Amino acid sequence: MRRPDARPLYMQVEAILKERIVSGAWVSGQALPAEPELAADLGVSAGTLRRALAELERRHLIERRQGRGTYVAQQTSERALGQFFRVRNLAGNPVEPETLITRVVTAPASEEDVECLHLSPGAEVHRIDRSRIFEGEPRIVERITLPAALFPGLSLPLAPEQLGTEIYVHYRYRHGIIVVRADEKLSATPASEEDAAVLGCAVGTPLLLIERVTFDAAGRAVELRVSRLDTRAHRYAVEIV
Amino acid sequence: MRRPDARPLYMQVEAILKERIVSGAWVSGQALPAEPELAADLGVSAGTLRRALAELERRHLIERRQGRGTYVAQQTSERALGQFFRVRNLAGNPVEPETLITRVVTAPASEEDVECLHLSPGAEVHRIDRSRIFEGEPRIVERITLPAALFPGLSLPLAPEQLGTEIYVHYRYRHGIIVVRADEKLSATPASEEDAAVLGCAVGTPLLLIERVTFDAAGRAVELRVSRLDTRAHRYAVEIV
DNA sequence: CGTCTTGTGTCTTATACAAGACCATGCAAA
DNA sequence: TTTGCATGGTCTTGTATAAGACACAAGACG
Repeated sequence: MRRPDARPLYMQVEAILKERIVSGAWVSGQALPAEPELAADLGVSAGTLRRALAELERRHLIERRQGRGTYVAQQTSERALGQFFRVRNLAGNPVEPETLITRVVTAPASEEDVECLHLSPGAEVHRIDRSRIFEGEPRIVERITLPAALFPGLSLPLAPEQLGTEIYVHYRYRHGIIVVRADEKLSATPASEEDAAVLGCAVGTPLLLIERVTFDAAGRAVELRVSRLDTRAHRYAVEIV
Repeated sequence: MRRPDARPLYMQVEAILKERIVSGAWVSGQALPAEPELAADLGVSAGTLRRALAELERRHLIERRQGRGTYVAQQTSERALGQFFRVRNLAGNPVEPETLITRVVTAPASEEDVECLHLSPGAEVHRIDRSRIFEGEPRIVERITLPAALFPGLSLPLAPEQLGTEIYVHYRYRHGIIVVRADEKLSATPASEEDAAVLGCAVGTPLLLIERVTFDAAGRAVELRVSRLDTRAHRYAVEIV
């Protein structure tokens, strides 16, 4: 096997398969060809292909089921919540948030937006202000900032049947953006008057401030999200390994 | 190959190797036998052994270096900081903390200790109060709680040459405890008078409260740590994948 | 100071069988 | 006839083996 590319073969295979998913050549939910067939197509052994598939599965780009086949992963609310939503109640159990969108505007990017999302100065962004509600109580206020270039004609889940749908599902199916990773920076901040009004707490109550930058499968920064979490009845959970 | 054990062979091999490390049969820094030799010893193929080794490396129990060999991982301050210390400055760079121990006592476990560390009521614990200092400024106050049964005759890094040594290094080399995982719960809390005195902030300043339970390679809860981080100049960083 | 040799982990291939899922067939019961 | 279900065939991924080429590190040797 010729290897003008310096990377190991299994990494090249992984990149090829990832490209097929990112480009939309293989759509969400679609079954991949069976391993022997795909390996023959790519001109590699089954073992090499399997190593590439294992890595793609680890990154949640595909799902494999013994006896059935390998499928391009689907983005669902359950998965988005399980993977990216780290809020737990005091018993340590996951909570199911409702969402209330309060404002959507399109505006020029701020300096912070330009830096975090690697935009060119003067680019436009969409801003979504919303609150998240656990068991009837508003517990998070947040602002989501999206590069307008990546989300043309931004459509949001506003219809009743979509209210329970996580926004990352919309990124995927409306805009073709596959969210795979996020960096978060956490700090503590006092509640502003607006925070206090929404969250029903005193002004100055310590809130957990979460600054998230989200990346898609192609490695682009696609979302900046600043959240304020009322931690009177909830915690942000992290597992360190 | 007989398999009365239901688990796949590579998992059984992984468990055997882990046991050899946890029990001390293979000590920290020691080179493992070469792969073909070890595979023959265990009566498995090289491929099966390599799969087990890959998992142990992922959990930081061994280190592999092409051309040199495979070694039982050593616990160093650098590794403990890199793996478990998530504080960054505002530029996003890691900080190098100094440590000031203010108080060490042995006392009966509280209810919270019993629950978090899975102790029997009435068990004793060591408590270590300390502060952590970044670039000359105290930024964290924390209390570490350890089951006395696991840390008999607790020895702490008090000598001058040990001041830069992370406490997990001592757990490993003084008490044979290999820290591999931690669960953290984060919230925001106002600074108490004592917090404010140490951190040089106003009473009521929002602090990031970190409640950590640490686990060793055998799966035991071995440490409860409650930290308060002053986030005026630092952040707690998380990567979500 | 290069070069060779030896020992190590890494990559790739090939083959075989195990285990899970699905489906068509066909028999038995209603 | 229709329904229900057991059975076996066949497709899938998962596990385990073996063998060889390759890349890297360290020490020996000229």
